[in-house]
Amino acid sequence: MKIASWNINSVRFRAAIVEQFLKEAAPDVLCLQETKVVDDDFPFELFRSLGYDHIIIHGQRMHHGVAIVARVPIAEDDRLDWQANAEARHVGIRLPNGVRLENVYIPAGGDVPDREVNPKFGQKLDFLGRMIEWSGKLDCPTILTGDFNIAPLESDVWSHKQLLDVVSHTPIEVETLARLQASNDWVDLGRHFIPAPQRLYTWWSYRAKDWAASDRGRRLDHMWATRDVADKAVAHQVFEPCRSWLKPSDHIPIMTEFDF
Amino acid sequence: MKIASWNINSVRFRAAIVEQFLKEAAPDVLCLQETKVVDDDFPFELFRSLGYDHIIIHGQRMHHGVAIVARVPIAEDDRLDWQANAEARHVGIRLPNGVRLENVYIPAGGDVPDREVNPKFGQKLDFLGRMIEWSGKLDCPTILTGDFNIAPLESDVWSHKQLLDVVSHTPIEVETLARLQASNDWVDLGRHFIPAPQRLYTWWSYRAKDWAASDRGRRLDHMWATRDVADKAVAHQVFEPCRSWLKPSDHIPIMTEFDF
DNA sequence: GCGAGTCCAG
DNA sequence: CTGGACTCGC
Repeated sequence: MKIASWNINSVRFRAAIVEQFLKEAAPDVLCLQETKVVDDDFPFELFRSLGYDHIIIHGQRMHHGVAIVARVPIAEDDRLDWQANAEARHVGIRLPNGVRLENVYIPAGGDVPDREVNPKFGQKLDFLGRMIEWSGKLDCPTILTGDFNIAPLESDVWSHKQLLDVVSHTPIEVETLARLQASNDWVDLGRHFIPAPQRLYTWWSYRAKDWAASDRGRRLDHMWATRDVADKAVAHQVFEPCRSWLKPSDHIPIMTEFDF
Repeated sequence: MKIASWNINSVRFRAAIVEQFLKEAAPDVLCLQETKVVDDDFPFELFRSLGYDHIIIHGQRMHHGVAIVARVPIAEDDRLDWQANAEARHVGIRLPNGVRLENVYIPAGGDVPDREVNPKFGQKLDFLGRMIEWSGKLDCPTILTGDFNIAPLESDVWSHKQLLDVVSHTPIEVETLARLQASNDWVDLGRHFIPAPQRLYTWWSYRAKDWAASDRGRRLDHMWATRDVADKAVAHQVFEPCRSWLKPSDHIPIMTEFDF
């Protein structure tokens, strides 16, 4: 079974590249973040016409929004609102074999890495805190994936030094993410298959004139698994060419293949 | 010589259909209204690449804006601001044979046809008043064309009765336009070639589900000429198919062929 | 409805 | 730089 994750930055605006990705990579399950669409307007037909008949969505009006589409039966498990602020940042399902799949869109955290002057940064750290509590109590085989908006390792960013004070790579975020990882002994599948210090990015800003030439990337998207599930992982890849497709998302998809 | 006029509703957004029209109709001169672009951002290359090397523009930041593009040499004559409000609603040139060509975009006039409650309606009537003064003093062969935003005749609208109180077909506008026409004995070339009561429209609202099926059109675009020039007119046509092209303007082009 | 502006978030 | 919401004018 192949499980993918992609911050799509508006699922309606990305019909063409989603279709191309599903045809080329053929994941069994795709977790989407930043769908930016209310449930009523979700492009169900797009996915059904490609064989992804099982669709679990958690959308909202303008920002955020997550979804899971699958060509295998999936059962909705929960849609958590850890901060009780009605932001659609999580949806969880159960795969046919009983493994849980948790799709999450962690807040970006604004510009200034200071919770005093920038409440969004505080919200991000608080969100991680709530996730840590939740994660510590999980007690079954689980995959946790999505846009975490944190690039923890030096080789997860184009310049460790220049990004130390940039939200997504600050020490406090990296520490907090480490606590989340430790809370359930999560295996970072990206780095399991492509170990540091190899370059591994999943996001490049729209603002760069030529994203590939400057290559100022960051690894913001992740797929983690509990040890029992990680033992079944046989391959992991990131789809860098998607960043060059017409009307691209600023994120690329990631995908892990499991032997189940 | 073939002279056309078209309210293009954003010249930048219409590159494809402008190109198609210029190739199919091959006017020598095209007057544009509602270019919606400042002079610096005008798409010069689009027109030059199609052989329209002579470009006279009078643009502004957001609304309005007029332009004349030609494949024959044209000399800028004037850019009038009758109401001294810096709205770009006129540009005049001189054709190679000395005939003047005046391209005008008369204000739409807002929703309510009452100068007390709707200042825009007053502005429209005032604009016409200034044009009447100007027109009366013209003393050489002239073509006056553009989006007049008035459909004067019963057969210029889909329903005379239903539009009597709708801005563009109210008696006060029709009278005022008649005074403009009388001010220099202008010949209405559209009706010269396609006499009333034949149906003749140049505009259909975007709001109709199926513009062609409901056919609630109005003749808002006109080409007038002084009698000496009108005597040289050999054909006039409106290009209704353009309203069905991809990403259409709500107006269609009109074109008169002259024997000079 | 449709374009262009503005603002916000990324 | 990008997408979506909003406001405005036609």
